[in-house]
Amino acid sequence: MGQHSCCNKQKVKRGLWSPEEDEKLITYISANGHGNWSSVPRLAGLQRCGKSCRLRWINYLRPDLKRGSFSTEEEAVIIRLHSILGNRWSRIAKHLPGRTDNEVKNFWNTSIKKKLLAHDAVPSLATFHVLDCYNGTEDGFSPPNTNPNLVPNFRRDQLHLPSPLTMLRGVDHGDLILERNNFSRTWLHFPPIIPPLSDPFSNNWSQGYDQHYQLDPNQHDQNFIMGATPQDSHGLMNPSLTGPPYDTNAIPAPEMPELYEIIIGGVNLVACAPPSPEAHKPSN
DNA sequence: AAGCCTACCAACCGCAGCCTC
DNA sequence: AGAGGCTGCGGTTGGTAGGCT
Repeated sequence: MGQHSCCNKQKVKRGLWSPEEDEKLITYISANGHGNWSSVPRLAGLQRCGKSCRLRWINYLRPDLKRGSFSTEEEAVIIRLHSILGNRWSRIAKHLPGRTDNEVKNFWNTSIKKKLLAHDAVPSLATFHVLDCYNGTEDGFSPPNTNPNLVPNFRRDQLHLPSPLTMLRGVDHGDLILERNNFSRTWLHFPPIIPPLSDPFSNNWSQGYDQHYQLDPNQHDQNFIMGATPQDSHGLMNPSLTGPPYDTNAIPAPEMPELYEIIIGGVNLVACAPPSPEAHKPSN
């Protein structure tokens, strides 16, 4: 709990900014640019620390900021990107012109998170694991298994956010599709069905499999072509595992609502009919 | 009407990475 | 090489407004 290095030498004001302070900062930066933030308050005639000036400018005064509530499209983008990037708010915000990381973070914490928790009844598919849907890019998208939210867990008292199924569909969209390896088909591998520890007899939990896809709970290794590399079903926690050759018995992934459709679109997951496997055969 | 509760969001804090010397 | 400063990031806090009892 100390002062910022840029604030050591001067007494600085804290708390909410007054309109006069805003005006001074806007005037100064408009005329000179921010340059070195630590010198901005002195040059702009403000009793603030540089860090505070920077934050105020970035989060509130910048002319290119889009104010107002988030649109449904923006919400969808946030949910999708969060499923891949985790709490990397600045990265997520870069995909939302006019929005700041702080804004995205606040929106997530106050709105989306609650909706996700409210949809906790959505079957947890967090026991799935995906490899090789990411190959490393300069934009720095992390492999899904680096997102703490994606770490497989079997406890329902933890927040399990987007299911990997919806995440996989996520990487098939928009800018993320560019991250895919051209010659590495991604596969989704269904591990043995294991009910959550705290609710081992829950019928709801298994609806995602049983009612939609009529999968046999006793049958392991039920694969869906989706874009992920196949993987040993016992290797859930081991990201270093390499998968066996492609499963020739794999069946196509059924159309599932994306997470954001479930959360913000009121899509009823249970109402999704299982598609015909014929309709999803790979085209090539 | 008053007090309490909750949601929202601006701002702060500490840390880590980068850059410069 | 490493020390110090700057910047950016993510987590957290605190003030305020609006709703509820």
